[in-house]
Amino acid sequence: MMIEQLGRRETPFRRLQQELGKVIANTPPGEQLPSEPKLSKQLGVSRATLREAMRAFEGQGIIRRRQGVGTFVISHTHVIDSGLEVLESIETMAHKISLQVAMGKSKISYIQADAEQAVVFNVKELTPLTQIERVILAEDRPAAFLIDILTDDILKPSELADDFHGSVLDFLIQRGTPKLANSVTEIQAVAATSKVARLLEIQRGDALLYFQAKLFTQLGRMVDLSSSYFLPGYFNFHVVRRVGQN
Amino acid sequence: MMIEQLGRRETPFRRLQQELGKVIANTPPGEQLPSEPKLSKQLGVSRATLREAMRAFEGQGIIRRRQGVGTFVISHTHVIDSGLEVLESIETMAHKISLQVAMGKSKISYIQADAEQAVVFNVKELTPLTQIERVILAEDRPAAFLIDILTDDILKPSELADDFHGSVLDFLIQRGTPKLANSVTEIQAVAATSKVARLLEIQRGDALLYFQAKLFTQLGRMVDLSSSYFLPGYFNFHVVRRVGQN
DNA sequence: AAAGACATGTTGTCTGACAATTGACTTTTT
DNA sequence: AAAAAGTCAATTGTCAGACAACATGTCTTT
Repeated sequence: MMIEQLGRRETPFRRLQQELGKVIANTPPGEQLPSEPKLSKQLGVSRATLREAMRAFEGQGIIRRRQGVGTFVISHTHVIDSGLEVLESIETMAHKISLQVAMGKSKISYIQADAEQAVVFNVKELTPLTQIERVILAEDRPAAFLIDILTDDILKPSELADDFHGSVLDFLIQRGTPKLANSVTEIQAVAATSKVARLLEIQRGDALLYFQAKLFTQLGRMVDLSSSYFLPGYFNFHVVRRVGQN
Repeated sequence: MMIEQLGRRETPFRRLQQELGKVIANTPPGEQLPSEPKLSKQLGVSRATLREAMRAFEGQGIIRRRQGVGTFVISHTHVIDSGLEVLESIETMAHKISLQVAMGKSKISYIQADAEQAVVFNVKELTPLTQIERVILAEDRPAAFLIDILTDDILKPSELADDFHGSVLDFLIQRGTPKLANSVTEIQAVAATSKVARLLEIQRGDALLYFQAKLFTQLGRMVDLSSSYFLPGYFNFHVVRRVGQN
Protein backbone atom coordinates (compact mmCIF):
# COMPACT_ATOMS: atom_id res chain seq x y z
CA MET A 1 0.00 0.00 0.00
CA MET A 2 1.36 3.34 -1.03
CA ILE A 3 1.51 6.19 1.39
CA GLU A 4 0.44 9.16 -0.61
CA GLN A 5 2.41 12.35 -0.54
CA LEU A 6 0.41 14.89 1.38
CA GLY A 7 2.49 17.93 0.63
CA ARG A 8 0.52 19.98 -1.88
CA ARG A 9 -2.36 18.71 -3.90
CA GLU A 10 -3.03 20.67 -7.04
CA THR A 11 -6.37 22.29 -6.41
CA PRO A 12 -7.99 24.90 -8.66
CA PHE A 13 -7.52 27.42 -5.91
CA ARG A 14 -3.76 26.90 -5.78
CA ARG A 15 -3.51 27.10 -9.53
CA LEU A 16 -5.61 30.23 -9.40
CA GLN A 17 -3.30 31.77 -6.79
CA GLN A 18 -0.36 31.12 -9.10
CA GLU A 19 -2.09 32.56 -12.16
CA LEU A 20 -3.47 35.56 -10.30
CA GLY A 21 -0.03 36.19 -8.85
CA LYS A 22 1.39 36.33 -12.38
CA VAL A 23 -1.28 38.76 -13.49
CA ILE A 24 -0.52 41.00 -10.53
CA ALA A 25 3.22 40.72 -11.07
CA ASN A 26 2.78 41.83 -14.69
CA THR A 27 0.74 44.87 -13.68
CA PRO A 28 2.73 47.96 -12.70
CA PRO A 29 2.08 49.31 -9.18
CA GLY A 30 -0.78 51.80 -9.18
CA GLU A 31 -2.36 50.29 -12.27
CA GLN A 32 -5.80 48.77 -12.34
CA LEU A 33 -6.51 45.08 -12.77
CA PRO A 34 -9.20 43.86 -15.16
CA SER A 35 -12.65 43.74 -13.62
CA GLU A 36 -13.66 40.66 -11.69
CA PRO A 37 -16.01 39.30 -14.39
CA LYS A 38 -13.30 39.66 -17.03
CA LEU A 39 -10.61 38.16 -14.82
CA SER A 40 -12.77 35.21 -13.79
CA LYS A 41 -13.51 34.41 -17.42
CA GLN A 42 -9.86 34.91 -18.38
CA LEU A 43 -8.63 32.61 -15.61
CA GLY A 44 -11.39 30.08 -16.07
CA VAL A 45 -12.91 30.21 -12.60
CA SER A 46 -16.07 31.58 -11.12
CA ARG A 47 -16.19 35.05 -9.72
CA ALA A 48 -16.71 33.69 -6.21
CA THR A 49 -13.53 31.64 -6.35
CA LEU A 50 -11.62 34.52 -7.85
CA ARG A 51 -12.77 36.78 -5.06
CA GLU A 52 -11.50 34.34 -2.43
CA ALA A 53 -8.09 34.40 -4.04
CA MET A 54 -8.11 38.18 -4.31
CA ARG A 55 -9.07 38.48 -0.67
CA ALA A 56 -5.93 36.54 0.18
CA PHE A 57 -3.76 38.94 -1.83
CA GLU A 58 -5.58 41.89 -0.36
CA GLY A 59 -4.80 40.61 3.14
CA GLN A 60 -1.13 40.78 2.26
CA GLY A 61 -1.45 44.39 1.17
CA ILE A 62 -0.55 43.59 -2.42
CA ILE A 63 -3.75 44.82 -4.00
CA ARG A 64 -6.41 47.28 -2.96
CA ARG A 65 -10.06 47.02 -3.95
CA ARG A 66 -12.38 49.97 -4.09
CA GLN A 67 -16.07 49.43 -4.51
CA GLY A 68 -17.42 51.21 -7.55
CA VAL A 69 -13.95 51.84 -8.90
CA GLY A 70 -11.86 48.75 -9.33
CA THR A 71 -8.93 46.74 -8.05
CA PHE A 72 -5.45 48.25 -8.05
CA VAL A 73 -1.97 46.92 -7.55
CA ILE A 74 -0.26 48.49 -4.56
CA SER A 75 3.21 47.00 -4.68
CA HIS A 76 4.90 43.85 -5.79
CA THR A 77 6.20 41.30 -3.39
CA HIS A 78 9.84 42.17 -3.55
CA VAL A 79 12.40 39.51 -3.67
CA ILE A 80 12.90 39.19 0.02
CA ASP A 81 16.09 40.92 0.93
CA SER A 82 17.09 38.55 3.68
CA GLY A 83 14.92 40.29 6.21
CA LEU A 84 13.03 38.52 8.91
CA GLU A 85 10.49 37.18 6.42
CA VAL A 86 12.59 34.12 5.82
CA LEU A 87 13.43 31.85 8.70
CA GLU A 88 17.13 31.14 8.73
CA SER A 89 19.50 29.99 11.40
CA ILE A 90 21.97 32.41 12.94
CA GLU A 91 24.73 30.46 11.28
CA THR A 92 23.17 30.86 7.85
CA MET A 93 22.61 34.56 8.41
CA ALA A 94 26.16 35.05 9.60
CA HIS A 95 27.52 33.17 6.63
CA LYS A 96 25.70 35.50 4.25
CA ILE A 97 27.32 38.56 5.75
CA SER A 98 30.69 36.86 6.07
CA LEU A 99 30.64 36.96 9.83
CA GLN A 100 32.57 34.24 11.59
CA VAL A 101 30.48 32.57 14.25
CA ALA A 102 31.06 29.58 16.48
CA MET A 103 29.26 27.78 19.25
CA GLY A 104 30.36 28.61 22.77
CA LYS A 105 29.12 27.12 26.00
CA SER A 106 26.30 24.66 25.41
CA LYS A 107 24.11 22.33 27.41
CA ILE A 108 21.72 19.71 26.07
CA SER A 109 19.40 18.17 28.61
CA TYR A 110 16.02 16.82 29.51
CA ILE A 111 13.66 19.07 31.41
CA GLN A 112 10.13 18.54 32.66
CA ALA A 113 7.36 20.64 31.22
CA ASP A 114 6.16 23.38 33.52
CA ALA A 115 2.61 24.65 33.41
CA GLU A 116 3.26 27.20 30.69
CA GLN A 117 5.22 24.83 28.49
CA ALA A 118 2.55 22.16 28.92
CA VAL A 119 0.03 24.54 27.39
CA VAL A 120 2.04 25.63 24.37
CA PHE A 121 3.17 22.08 23.57
CA ASN A 122 -0.25 20.63 24.35
CA VAL A 123 1.19 17.97 26.65
CA LYS A 124 0.74 17.11 30.30
CA GLU A 125 2.81 18.81 32.94
CA LEU A 126 6.12 17.12 33.81
CA THR A 127 6.32 15.57 30.34
CA PRO A 128 10.01 15.28 29.43
CA LEU A 129 11.21 17.89 26.94
CA THR A 130 14.51 18.30 25.18
CA GLN A 131 16.24 21.58 25.97
CA ILE A 132 19.20 22.93 24.06
CA GLU A 133 21.06 25.96 25.38
CA ARG A 134 24.13 27.49 23.80
CA VAL A 135 26.03 30.72 23.41
CA ILE A 136 26.88 31.95 19.94
CA LEU A 137 30.27 33.60 19.52
CA ALA A 138 31.03 36.21 16.89
CA GLU A 139 34.65 37.22 16.55
CA ASP A 140 35.36 35.19 19.69
CA ARG A 141 33.01 37.25 21.80
CA PRO A 142 29.51 36.26 22.97
CA ALA A 143 26.86 37.66 20.63
CA ALA A 144 23.73 35.67 21.37
CA PHE A 145 22.25 33.13 23.75
CA LEU A 146 19.77 30.64 22.34
CA ILE A 147 17.40 28.18 23.98
CA ASP A 148 15.39 25.63 22.04
CA ILE A 149 12.80 23.39 23.63
CA LEU A 150 11.22 20.47 21.77
CA THR A 151 9.14 17.43 22.61
CA ASP A 152 11.31 14.33 22.70
CA ASP A 153 9.41 12.58 19.90
CA ILE A 154 10.79 15.28 17.64
CA LEU A 155 14.29 15.47 19.01
CA LYS A 156 16.00 13.49 21.75
CA PRO A 157 19.19 14.75 23.38
CA SER A 158 20.99 11.61 22.22
CA GLU A 159 20.35 12.47 18.57
CA LEU A 160 22.44 15.59 18.91
CA ALA A 161 25.38 13.92 20.52
CA ASP A 162 27.86 14.18 17.71
CA ASP A 163 26.68 16.23 14.78
CA PHE A 164 25.49 19.48 16.28
CA HIS A 165 26.95 22.82 15.32
CA GLY A 166 24.63 25.16 17.11
CA SER A 167 21.47 25.36 14.98
CA VAL A 168 18.44 23.26 15.79
CA LEU A 169 16.72 24.69 12.74
CA ASP A 170 19.44 23.59 10.38
CA PHE A 171 19.44 20.15 12.02
CA LEU A 172 15.71 19.67 11.48
CA ILE A 173 15.84 20.97 7.92
CA GLN A 174 18.70 18.65 7.07
CA ARG A 175 16.98 15.64 8.66
CA GLY A 176 13.88 16.30 6.57
CA THR A 177 11.32 15.29 9.19
CA PRO A 178 9.13 16.78 10.33
CA LYS A 179 8.43 19.03 7.37
CA LEU A 180 8.65 22.58 8.61
CA ALA A 181 6.40 25.36 7.41
CA ASN A 182 6.97 28.57 9.32
CA SER A 183 7.54 30.18 12.65
CA VAL A 184 5.72 32.91 14.50
CA THR A 185 8.33 35.09 16.14
CA GLU A 186 7.52 37.57 18.88
CA ILE A 187 9.88 40.50 19.26
CA GLN A 188 10.65 42.23 22.54
CA ALA A 189 13.33 44.14 24.36
CA VAL A 190 14.35 42.76 27.73
CA ALA A 191 16.84 43.50 30.46
CA ALA A 192 19.48 40.83 30.89
CA THR A 193 18.90 38.50 33.81
CA SER A 194 21.90 37.60 35.90
CA LYS A 195 22.19 34.19 34.25
CA VAL A 196 22.05 35.60 30.72
CA ALA A 197 24.35 38.47 31.67
CA ARG A 198 26.99 36.05 32.92
CA LEU A 199 26.81 33.91 29.79
CA LEU A 200 27.00 36.91 27.47
CA GLU A 201 29.62 38.68 29.59
CA ILE A 202 27.58 41.81 30.05
CA GLN A 203 26.02 43.60 32.99
CA ARG A 204 22.75 42.51 34.52
CA GLY A 205 20.01 44.85 33.27
CA ASP A 206 21.65 45.61 29.94
CA ALA A 207 19.24 45.84 27.03
CA LEU A 208 18.90 42.76 24.86
CA LEU A 209 16.80 42.01 21.82
CA TYR A 210 14.62 39.01 22.56
CA PHE A 211 12.89 36.73 20.05
CA GLN A 212 10.51 34.00 21.06
CA ALA A 213 9.71 31.82 18.08
CA LYS A 214 7.18 29.03 17.75
CA LEU A 215 8.13 26.70 14.92
CA PHE A 216 5.30 24.92 13.12
CA THR A 217 5.20 21.95 10.77
CA GLN A 218 3.22 21.87 7.56
CA LEU A 219 0.48 20.06 9.44
CA GLY A 220 0.23 22.90 11.91
CA ARG A 221 1.89 21.22 14.87
CA MET A 222 4.21 23.29 17.05
CA VAL A 223 7.48 21.45 17.44
CA ASP A 224 10.00 23.96 18.75
CA LEU A 225 9.79 26.79 21.22
CA SER A 226 12.84 28.94 20.70
CA SER A 227 14.10 31.85 22.78
CA SER A 228 16.91 34.06 21.53
CA TYR A 229 18.79 36.85 23.29
CA PHE A 230 20.82 39.08 21.00
CA LEU A 231 23.51 41.48 22.00
CA PRO A 232 23.15 44.70 20.02
CA GLY A 233 25.65 45.34 17.27
CA TYR A 234 26.36 41.96 15.78
CA PHE A 235 23.16 41.18 13.95
CA ASN A 236 20.94 43.64 12.16
CA PHE A 237 17.34 42.57 11.82
CA HIS A 238 14.93 44.30 9.55
CA VAL A 239 11.54 43.66 8.03
CA VAL A 240 9.86 45.07 4.95
CA ARG A 241 6.38 46.25 5.81
CA ARG A 242 3.73 46.95 3.21
CA VAL A 243 1.46 49.90 3.78
CA GLY A 244 -1.85 48.63 5.06
CA GLN A 245 -4.72 49.63 2.85
CA ASN A 246 -7.31 49.69 5.60
CA MET B 1 -21.29 70.30 4.25
CA MET B 2 -20.37 67.25 6.21
CA ILE B 3 -16.79 66.10 6.22
CA GLU B 4 -16.98 62.39 5.96
CA GLN B 5 -14.80 60.26 8.14
CA LEU B 6 -12.47 58.31 5.90
CA GLY B 7 -10.71 56.30 8.53
CA ARG B 8 -12.93 53.26 9.02
CA ARG B 9 -16.14 52.75 7.24
CA GLU B 10 -18.17 50.01 8.82
CA THR B 11 -18.73 47.50 6.09
CA PRO B 12 -20.33 44.07 6.64
CA PHE B 13 -17.04 42.45 5.78
CA ARG B 14 -15.15 44.33 8.51
CA ARG B 15 -17.83 43.53 11.03
CA LEU B 16 -17.65 39.93 9.90
CA GLN B 17 -13.88 39.90 10.36
CA GLN B 18 -14.34 41.14 13.91
CA GLU B 19 -17.05 38.60 14.72
CA LEU B 20 -15.23 35.73 13.09
CA GLY B 21 -12.09 36.71 14.96
CA LYS B 22 -13.98 36.46 18.22
CA VAL B 23 -15.34 33.04 17.32
CA ILE B 24 -11.83 31.84 16.51
CA ALA B 25 -10.41 33.42 19.65
CA ASN B 26 -13.00 31.56 21.72
CA THR B 27 -12.18 28.23 20.12
CA PRO B 28 -9.23 26.34 21.64
CA PRO B 29 -6.36 25.53 19.26
CA GLY B 30 -6.92 22.21 17.55
CA GLU B 31 -10.67 22.39 17.95
CA GLN B 32 -13.08 22.45 15.04
CA LEU B 33 -15.14 25.45 14.06
CA PRO B 34 -18.83 25.13 13.27
CA SER B 35 -19.53 24.23 9.65
CA GLU B 36 -19.73 27.02 7.12
CA PRO B 37 -23.52 26.87 6.72
CA LYS B 38 -24.00 27.05 10.49
CA LEU B 39 -21.45 29.85 10.89
CA SER B 40 -22.89 31.89 8.05
CA LYS B 41 -26.34 31.65 9.55
CA GLN B 42 -24.99 32.39 13.03
CA LEU B 43 -23.09 35.46 11.83
CA GLY B 44 -25.85 36.64 9.53
CA VAL B 45 -23.92 36.60 6.27
CA SER B 46 -23.94 34.47 3.19
CA ARG B 47 -21.63 31.53 2.90
CA ALA B 48 -19.72 33.23 0.08
CA THR B 49 -18.92 36.25 2.21
CA LEU B 50 -18.00 34.06 5.15
CA ARG B 51 -15.61 32.10 2.98
CA GLU B 52 -13.85 35.27 1.86
CA ALA B 53 -13.28 36.21 5.48
CA MET B 54 -12.08 32.70 6.33
CA ARG B 55 -9.69 32.76 3.42
CA ALA B 56 -8.10 35.86 4.94
CA PHE B 57 -7.63 34.11 8.28
CA GLU B 58 -6.34 31.01 6.55
CA GLY B 59 -3.74 33.10 4.76
CA GLN B 60 -2.42 34.21 8.11
CA GLY B 61 -2.07 30.63 9.29
CA ILE B 62 -4.72 31.00 11.96
CA ILE B 63 -7.07 28.33 10.72
CA ARG B 64 -6.68 25.29 8.53
CA ARG B 65 -9.45 23.98 6.31
CA ARG B 66 -9.70 20.40 5.16
CA GLN B 67 -12.18 19.47 2.51
CA GLY B 68 -14.61 16.83 3.67
CA VAL B 69 -13.59 17.23 7.28
CA GLY B 70 -13.92 20.76 8.59
CA THR B 71 -12.12 23.89 9.64
CA PHE B 72 -9.75 23.82 12.57
CA VAL B 73 -8.08 26.47 14.68
CA ILE B 74 -4.30 26.36 14.58
CA SER B 75 -3.51 29.09 17.08
CA HIS B 76 -4.88 32.49 17.86
CA THR B 77 -1.72 34.43 18.53
CA HIS B 78 -2.45 36.37 15.36
CA VAL B 79 -5.86 37.43 16.48
CA ILE B 80 -4.46 39.17 19.50
CA ASP B 81 -1.28 40.60 18.09
CA SER B 82 -0.47 42.52 14.99
CA GLY B 83 1.98 41.16 12.50
CA LEU B 84 4.78 43.36 11.28
CA GLU B 85 4.29 42.45 7.62
CA VAL B 86 1.71 45.17 7.23
CA LEU B 87 2.62 48.70 8.17
CA GLU B 88 -0.04 50.18 10.41
CA SER B 89 -0.07 53.05 12.81
CA ILE B 90 0.05 52.46 16.53
CA GLU B 91 -3.48 53.80 16.71
CA THR B 92 -4.74 51.30 14.16
CA MET B 93 -2.97 48.45 15.91
CA ALA B 94 -4.40 49.50 19.25
CA HIS B 95 -7.89 49.75 17.80
CA LYS B 96 -7.69 46.17 16.58
CA ILE B 97 -6.90 44.86 20.03
CA SER B 98 -9.38 47.21 21.71
CA LEU B 99 -6.62 49.08 23.52
CA GLN B 100 -7.34 52.68 24.37
CA VAL B 101 -4.52 54.99 23.32
CA ALA B 102 -4.14 58.73 23.29
CA MET B 103 -1.46 61.23 22.39
CA GLY B 104 0.52 62.67 25.27
CA LYS B 105 3.21 65.31 25.13
CA SER B 106 3.96 66.36 21.59
CA LYS B 107 6.15 68.82 19.77
CA ILE B 108 5.99 69.71 16.10
CA SER B 109 8.86 71.80 14.83
CA TYR B 110 11.32 72.62 12.10
CA ILE B 111 14.82 71.31 12.38
CA GLN B 112 17.81 71.63 10.11
CA ALA B 113 19.21 68.55 8.48
CA ASP B 114 22.41 67.30 10.06
CA ALA B 115 24.99 65.41 8.06
CA GLU B 116 23.41 62.01 8.56
CA GLN B 117 19.90 63.18 7.77
CA ALA B 118 21.13 65.00 4.68
CA VAL B 119 22.38 61.69 3.35
CA VAL B 120 19.29 59.61 3.93
CA PHE B 121 16.93 62.30 2.63
CA ASN B 122 19.26 63.18 -0.23
CA VAL B 123 19.17 66.91 0.53
CA LYS B 124 21.78 69.50 1.43
CA GLU B 125 22.83 69.98 5.00
CA LEU B 126 20.81 72.54 6.99
CA THR B 127 17.77 71.99 4.77
CA PRO B 128 14.67 72.51 6.90
CA LEU B 129 12.92 69.30 7.94
CA THR B 130 9.64 68.77 9.73
CA GLN B 131 10.04 66.90 13.00
CA ILE B 132 7.14 65.45 14.95
CA GLU B 133 7.74 64.12 18.44
CA ARG B 134 5.02 62.71 20.67
CA VAL B 135 4.39 60.31 23.49
CA ILE B 136 1.70 57.65 23.08
CA LEU B 137 -0.35 56.87 26.15
CA ALA B 138 -2.00 53.53 26.78
CA GLU B 139 -4.33 53.37 29.74
CA ASP B 140 -3.11 56.83 30.71
CA ARG B 141 0.50 55.71 31.03
CA PRO B 142 3.33 56.34 28.57
CA ALA B 143 3.78 53.37 26.28
CA ALA B 144 5.82 54.67 23.36
CA PHE B 145 7.79 57.66 22.13
CA LEU B 146 7.73 58.39 18.42
CA ILE B 147 9.76 60.72 16.24
CA ASP B 148 8.98 61.31 12.58
CA ILE B 149 11.15 63.42 10.32
CA LEU B 150 9.99 64.46 6.84
CA THR B 151 11.04 66.92 4.21
CA ASP B 152 8.81 69.97 4.26
CA ASP B 153 7.56 69.47 0.72
CA ILE B 154 5.85 66.37 2.02
CA LEU B 155 4.60 67.72 5.30
CA LYS B 156 4.85 71.18 6.82
CA PRO B 157 4.29 71.73 10.54
CA SER B 158 1.41 74.08 9.74
CA GLU B 159 -0.52 71.27 8.02
CA LEU B 160 -0.75 69.38 11.29
CA ALA B 161 -1.98 72.30 13.33
CA ASP B 162 -5.47 71.15 14.15
CA ASP B 163 -6.27 67.67 12.99
CA PHE B 164 -3.42 65.55 14.29
CA HIS B 165 -4.11 62.62 16.56
CA GLY B 166 -0.66 61.12 16.80
CA SER B 167 -0.11 59.17 13.60
CA VAL B 168 1.86 60.63 10.73
CA LEU B 169 1.23 57.44 8.79
CA ASP B 170 -2.55 57.70 9.09
CA PHE B 171 -2.34 61.37 8.13
CA LEU B 172 -0.43 60.62 4.95
CA ILE B 173 -2.68 57.71 4.07
CA GLN B 174 -5.80 59.78 4.55
CA ARG B 175 -4.42 62.68 2.56
CA GLY B 176 -3.72 60.33 -0.30
CA THR B 177 -0.50 61.98 -1.44
CA PRO B 178 2.17 60.89 -1.79
CA LYS B 179 1.17 57.32 -2.53
CA LEU B 180 2.94 55.13 -0.02
CA ALA B 181 4.29 51.69 -0.80
CA ASN B 182 6.27 50.21 2.06
CA SER B 183 8.76 50.77 4.80
CA VAL B 184 12.01 49.10 5.75
CA THR B 185 12.11 48.78 9.50
CA GLU B 186 15.22 47.98 11.49
CA ILE B 187 14.71 46.36 14.86
CA GLN B 188 16.99 46.87 17.83
CA ALA B 189 17.01 46.88 21.61
CA VAL B 190 18.37 50.02 23.23
CA ALA B 191 18.87 51.44 26.68
CA ALA B 192 16.73 54.48 27.42
CA THR B 193 18.56 57.78 27.18
CA SER B 194 17.85 60.34 29.86
CA LYS B 195 15.58 62.31 27.56
CA VAL B 196 13.52 59.28 26.52
CA ALA B 197 13.47 57.96 30.08
CA ARG B 198 12.00 61.21 31.33
CA LEU B 199 9.30 61.26 28.66
CA LEU B 200 8.34 57.63 29.22
CA GLU B 201 8.60 57.93 33.00
CA ILE B 202 11.11 55.13 33.35
CA GLN B 203 14.71 54.88 34.51
CA ARG B 204 17.63 55.79 32.33
CA GLY B 205 19.14 52.59 30.98
CA ASP B 206 15.91 50.60 30.98
CA ALA B 207 15.48 48.32 28.00
CA LEU B 208 13.36 49.62 25.12
CA LEU B 209 12.39 48.13 21.81
CA TYR B 210 13.56 50.46 19.05
CA PHE B 211 12.31 50.59 15.46
CA GLN B 212 13.85 52.79 12.83
CA ALA B 213 11.66 52.83 9.74
CA LYS B 214 12.26 54.37 6.36
CA LEU B 215 8.99 54.99 4.56
CA PHE B 216 8.99 54.84 0.77
CA THR B 217 6.52 56.00 -1.86
CA GLN B 218 5.46 53.92 -4.81
CA LEU B 219 8.03 55.80 -6.83
CA GLY B 220 10.76 54.72 -4.47
CA ARG B 221 11.36 58.04 -2.76
CA MET B 222 12.02 58.02 0.97
CA VAL B 223 9.66 60.49 2.62
CA ASP B 224 9.68 59.69 6.32
CA LEU B 225 12.39 58.65 8.75
CA SER B 226 10.63 57.30 11.79
CA SER B 227 12.10 56.32 15.15
CA SER B 228 9.97 54.49 17.69
CA TYR B 229 10.76 53.59 21.29
CA PHE B 230 8.40 51.03 22.79
CA LEU B 231 7.98 50.24 26.44
CA PRO B 232 7.69 46.48 26.91
CA GLY B 233 4.28 45.10 27.73
CA TYR B 234 1.84 47.23 25.82
CA PHE B 235 2.42 46.18 22.25
CA ASN B 236 3.27 42.74 21.04
CA PHE B 237 5.08 42.60 17.74
CA HIS B 238 5.52 39.44 15.80
CA VAL B 239 6.47 38.34 12.34
CA VAL B 240 5.65 35.17 10.47
CA ARG B 241 8.79 33.70 9.00
CA ARG B 242 8.62 31.08 6.30
CA VAL B 243 10.90 28.14 5.82
CA GLY B 244 11.87 27.96 2.18
CA GLN B 245 9.05 28.53 -0.26
CA ASN B 246 5.33 27.83 -0.14
C1' DA C 1 -12.66 -10.85 10.08
C1' DA C 2 -11.87 -8.28 5.99
C1' DA C 3 -13.26 -5.88 2.02
C1' DG C 4 -16.38 -3.19 -0.39
C1' DA C 5 -20.72 -0.32 -0.82
C1' DC C 6 -23.22 3.23 1.05
C1' DA C 7 -24.75 7.32 3.79
C1' DT C 8 -23.65 11.57 5.86
C1' DG C 9 -21.50 15.80 6.66
C1' DT C 10 -17.97 18.84 5.33
C1' DT C 11 -15.46 22.09 2.26
C1' DG C 12 -14.79 23.47 -2.88
C1' DT C 13 -16.83 25.56 -6.78
C1' DC C 14 -20.30 27.43 -9.85
C1' DT C 15 -24.26 30.27 -11.56
C1' DG C 16 -27.03 34.13 -11.62
C1' DA C 17 -28.84 37.94 -9.55
C1' DC C 18 -29.25 42.30 -7.07
C1' DA C 19 -27.31 46.09 -3.92
C1' DA C 20 -23.96 49.78 -2.95
C1' DT C 21 -20.62 52.83 -4.48
C1' DT C 22 -18.04 55.66 -7.59
C1' DG C 23 -16.97 58.66 -11.40
C1' DA C 24 -18.10 60.68 -15.66
C1' DC C 25 -21.51 62.79 -18.22
C1' DT C 26 -25.79 65.48 -18.92
C1' DT C 27 -29.12 68.56 -17.56
C1' DT C 28 -30.89 72.15 -14.89
C1' DT C 29 -30.52 76.15 -12.17
C1' DT C 30 -28.37 80.33 -10.67
C1' DA D 1 -20.78 81.02 -17.94
C1' DA D 2 -20.53 78.69 -13.65
C1' DA D 3 -22.36 75.85 -10.27
C1' DA D 4 -25.48 72.55 -8.74
C1' DA D 5 -28.34 68.61 -9.39
C1' DG D 6 -29.60 64.58 -11.79
C1' DT D 7 -28.63 60.46 -14.76
C1' DC D 8 -26.16 56.51 -16.19
C1' DA D 9 -22.71 52.96 -16.75
C1' DA D 10 -19.07 50.34 -14.66
C1' DT D 11 -17.19 48.00 -10.65
C1' DT D 12 -17.02 45.74 -6.35
C1' DG D 13 -19.99 43.84 -2.33
C1' DT D 14 -23.31 40.52 -1.00
C1' DC D 15 -26.65 37.02 -1.45
C1' DA D 16 -29.21 32.43 -2.30
C1' DG D 17 -29.15 28.04 -3.96
C1' DA D 18 -27.20 24.20 -6.13
C1' DC D 19 -23.98 20.55 -7.18
C1' DA D 20 -19.15 18.46 -6.99
C1' DA D 21 -15.27 16.58 -4.41
C1' DC D 22 -13.74 14.60 -0.41
C1' DA D 23 -13.29 12.24 4.25
C1' DT D 24 -15.20 9.34 7.59
C1' DG D 25 -18.04 6.24 9.78
C1' DT D 26 -21.66 2.50 9.17
C1' DC D 27 -23.56 -1.26 7.05
C1' DT D 28 -23.48 -5.15 3.96
C1' DT D 29 -21.32 -8.72 1.64
C1' DT D 30 -17.81 -12.02 1.06
